[in-house]
Amino acid sequence: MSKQDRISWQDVQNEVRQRISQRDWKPGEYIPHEAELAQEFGCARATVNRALRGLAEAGLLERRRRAGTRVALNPVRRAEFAIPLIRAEIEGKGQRHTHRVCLREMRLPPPDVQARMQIPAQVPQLFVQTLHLADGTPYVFERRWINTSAVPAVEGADFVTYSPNEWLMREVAFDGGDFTFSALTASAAEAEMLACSPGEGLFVLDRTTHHGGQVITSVRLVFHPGYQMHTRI
Amino acid sequence: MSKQDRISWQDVQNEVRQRISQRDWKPGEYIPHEAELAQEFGCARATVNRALRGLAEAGLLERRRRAGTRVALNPVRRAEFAIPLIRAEIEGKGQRHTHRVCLREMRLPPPDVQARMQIPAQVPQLFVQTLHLADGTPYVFERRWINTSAVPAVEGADFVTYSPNEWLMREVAFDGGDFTFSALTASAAEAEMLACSPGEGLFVLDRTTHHGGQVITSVRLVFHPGYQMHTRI
DNA sequence: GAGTGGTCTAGACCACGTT
DNA sequence: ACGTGGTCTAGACCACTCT
Repeated sequence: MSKQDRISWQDVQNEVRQRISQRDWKPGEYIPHEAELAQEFGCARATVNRALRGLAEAGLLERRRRAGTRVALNPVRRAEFAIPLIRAEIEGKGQRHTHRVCLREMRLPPPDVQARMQIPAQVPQLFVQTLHLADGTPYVFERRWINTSAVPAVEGADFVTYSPNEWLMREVAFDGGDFTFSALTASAAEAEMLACSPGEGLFVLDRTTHHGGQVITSVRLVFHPGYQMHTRI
Repeated sequence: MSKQDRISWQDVQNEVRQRISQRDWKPGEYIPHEAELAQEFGCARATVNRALRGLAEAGLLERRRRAGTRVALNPVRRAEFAIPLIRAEIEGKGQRHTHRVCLREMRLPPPDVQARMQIPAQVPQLFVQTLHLADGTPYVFERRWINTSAVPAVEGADFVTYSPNEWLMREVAFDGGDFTFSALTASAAEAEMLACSPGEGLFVLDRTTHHGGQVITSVRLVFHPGYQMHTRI
């Protein structure tokens, strides 16, 4: 922001952010046009555009052609969170990651999984249960269905050196996914796997992964008690 | 993408996306320079830059000066989710939102809240408990601390027409927040508020909101059983 | 030191939707 | 109809880092 330097789009963005934050520009109000701001800041319109576009993506501004740009009424701010790779998440905490495949068999998926995976009924799929441990302590329990017609090579995988998650990441591409976060009450089986008491509230992530319109895999991750997912704006 | 049209940055982005998705460019591999791609696609380098920048932000590419651009090894893809305004979330489902303030008093925050709010000990803060209902059914139970020195005007608020959340959104600006998602086991009190059984697993969101380095409010939202948070890539 | 991405500019045209 | 944001171009310089 020093006098002799050029104005960067971040300078503009910060200034605008501050004006919104200090309510110089109030929620619902229109702010000056790009051209006007460009003149005020002494930079090109493209620079202003770059700055405002970012704020609009963050949900702070609403922009419409012809109408102009205004401060969002309710900052429906979007937060981002990183999709965790279990191994990376555990090692990122300085702990050692191990995993144990508890079950691996072809099995007929229950109706809800069939629906999620958009596969014909009566066709067995690969079902794998895996427990991930951090320094030997149960971390997350994973029940996974793999679409064997989409990933035929999976029949030869033993998931010993690579957990199912890692194996799939290495072997197959994907281009989309659905994520559902929720909570459940630990069943006896889950409590045993995660070494906690039955009835405890556990954090759950259901994820379905796609590639080219086909479902690759659908997995439920049940985390140990006390697990937290964090993010910030 | 037609012949006579100009190439848009989205055209470039889609093409690149596809090459990654089809593993023409494999994870870890370097892709051609911007200038090279610009030539291939017959567009300006800025257009290629715009396209690749987006993919890098999405976590699909890793870019470094001098080194170049390569396909991310583990697509540490980031997902976005919208921070829900309770009222909007409920009304978005076609249900009617009401709320009930169960408690409103000055109180000394427990140590963990004091720490989160970065406030001196021995200073009471405003504590509000609110139940939100969807079509009359308990939806989420909210226990909120409000920093009265940061928001002195709150002393005059009765939270009848506007819930604490909405009141704060209207009255005070904020510029940051921390979010923690987790699960808990319903206590007797929580079970009664949410009309569920004690011991049920419940989805929890803890949120602390800042403005100008000061903490405005810290709230715990405990959702009804079965609540899900959804997102997709 | 050199090569790559990051950014700025000035100008132009286009797409869209409001008035 | 027309004003606003959206985008593209061609060129330039800078910042960073080092397959």
